[in-house]
Amino acid sequence: MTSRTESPSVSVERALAILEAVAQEPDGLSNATISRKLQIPKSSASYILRTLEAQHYLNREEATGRYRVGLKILSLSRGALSGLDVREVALPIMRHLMEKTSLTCHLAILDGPDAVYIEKVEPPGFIRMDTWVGRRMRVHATSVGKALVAHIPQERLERILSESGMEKRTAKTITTQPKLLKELEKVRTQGYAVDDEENNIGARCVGAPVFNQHGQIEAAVGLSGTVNQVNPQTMARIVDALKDAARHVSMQLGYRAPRRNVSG
Amino acid sequence: MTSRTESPSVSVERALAILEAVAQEPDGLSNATISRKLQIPKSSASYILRTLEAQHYLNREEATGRYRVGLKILSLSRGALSGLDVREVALPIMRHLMEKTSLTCHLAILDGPDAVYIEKVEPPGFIRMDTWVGRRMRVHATSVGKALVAHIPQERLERILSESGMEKRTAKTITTQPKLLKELEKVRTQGYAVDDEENNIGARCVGAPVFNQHGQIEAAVGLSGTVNQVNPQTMARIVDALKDAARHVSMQLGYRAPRRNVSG
DNA sequence: ATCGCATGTTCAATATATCGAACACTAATT
DNA sequence: AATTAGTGTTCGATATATTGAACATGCGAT
Repeated sequence: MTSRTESPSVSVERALAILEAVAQEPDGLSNATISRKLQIPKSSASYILRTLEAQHYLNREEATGRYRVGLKILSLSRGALSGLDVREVALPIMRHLMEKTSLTCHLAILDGPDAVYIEKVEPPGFIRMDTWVGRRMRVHATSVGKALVAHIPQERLERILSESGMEKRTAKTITTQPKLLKELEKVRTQGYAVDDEENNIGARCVGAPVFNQHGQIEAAVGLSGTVNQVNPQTMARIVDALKDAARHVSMQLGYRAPRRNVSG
Repeated sequence: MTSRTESPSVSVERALAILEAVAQEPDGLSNATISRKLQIPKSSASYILRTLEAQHYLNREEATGRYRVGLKILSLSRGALSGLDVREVALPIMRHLMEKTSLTCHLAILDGPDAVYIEKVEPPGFIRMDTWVGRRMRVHATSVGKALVAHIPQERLERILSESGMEKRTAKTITTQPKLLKELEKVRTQGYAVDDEENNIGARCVGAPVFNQHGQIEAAVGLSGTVNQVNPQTMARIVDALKDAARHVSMQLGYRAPRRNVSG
């Protein structure tokens, strides 16, 4: 006598969970591991896995019997990004910003409780950020995350935090709500957010908000570099370029800058 | 009395088919359209769609009720590409090649009957190729496709062609097997393949094979541009740079060039 | 405004996927 | 070499998703 409408498609849920689990493991996963991890009877897992393989969403390694994500997943990625016009608008501006700063440039939007990268522009050279289009980041520990949630209603922020918590990523991570709220206040007045090794040791990032024609937050532009690249000397120039770029994107989206005490 | 093992998970198959269908439509798809297109009873589709939405693989537009692919799909993309070491090796070389030629550079591998882009490096500027990492291309109409299938056993090629046919993409598309075989012979002797508006009017591409340490075809590097960019005058320089780059990648994969009549 | 048409959701019977046990197989251990 | 532990697959009973019909809702046309 459990509630009837619990989940109308257990196998689909499981299939998706399997895809996620396998995608996280670079070396793939075996049937047994999957069924243990996800608490699926191995016989059931076996059937689902074969279906996923038949549809080419998973590939099975002959030798080890392990499953890996197939390339078919990628053909879906286009659909996920199409319709995000911020992305198209922002790309050339991000390129310019990358060239100006020689830093990795990201565009992120809020999706559920996470900040998700929807575009990435890398500088030439050997320093690589371990990020990719589609990567999800916690909002409390990243510059783009802060830039995004600094401009949403507090009630939505609280839902996000209660859902995903404030994991301590490094020693510098902000892990309490009062501190984060204070930080977000600063983000709003300054017009940009900083992540000073709060998500990854050795990485320092800055992020600025992008608004749409209705004045709502739409995305955030971010610059990421090592602590050497983004240091007290270079910071001012970097932040200026970043804010410029973010403003530029906002304007192209139809955003009209709010009245400031500029023209005295 | 149908064979029992026909398909052990119809709902999973359907869910995947739905994802694919929705991903192809930039404006999303409604329940009714989906059930018509995929011949799924609308009630069944309704349940599956709600499951996909609950797992954030699809988002439902409040206003229209249409479903679009969610960003969660993207988090899986990483897993699909990890483990492809060609990609890592090739990227810097592709960057260099792009700068040298100012053309869009692709890396593609054979996956089932298709050539799939697994890396893309774009030149600055306004000309954009409608391609993306994950995009699947027919082998008979693209330069990377030809470069790939020119170095597989003929029996495998025949399986590919019987599976996916030789669709006439433009007036110049090669649509018969004898002609393709002759073309592939040329690809092998020349060391590169050409797509002269065979896939898209106005686009001319060249592709060269990448071999691994066992001497097997592993990937193909491609350069794509407009017919103006890739013309008889520029062709020689472009092909030289391309072949150089492909050789370079092969060597980094441990490929030792086969004995040629070089040292007389 | 009223009518038709199309859409999405709910329900209960039925066709179907699911799961534990048993099996076959491999790899590592004694 | 024999034993053990682990893996993946098959099978049939059973619990479950599926489906057509019915219902409710929204939209455009007359």
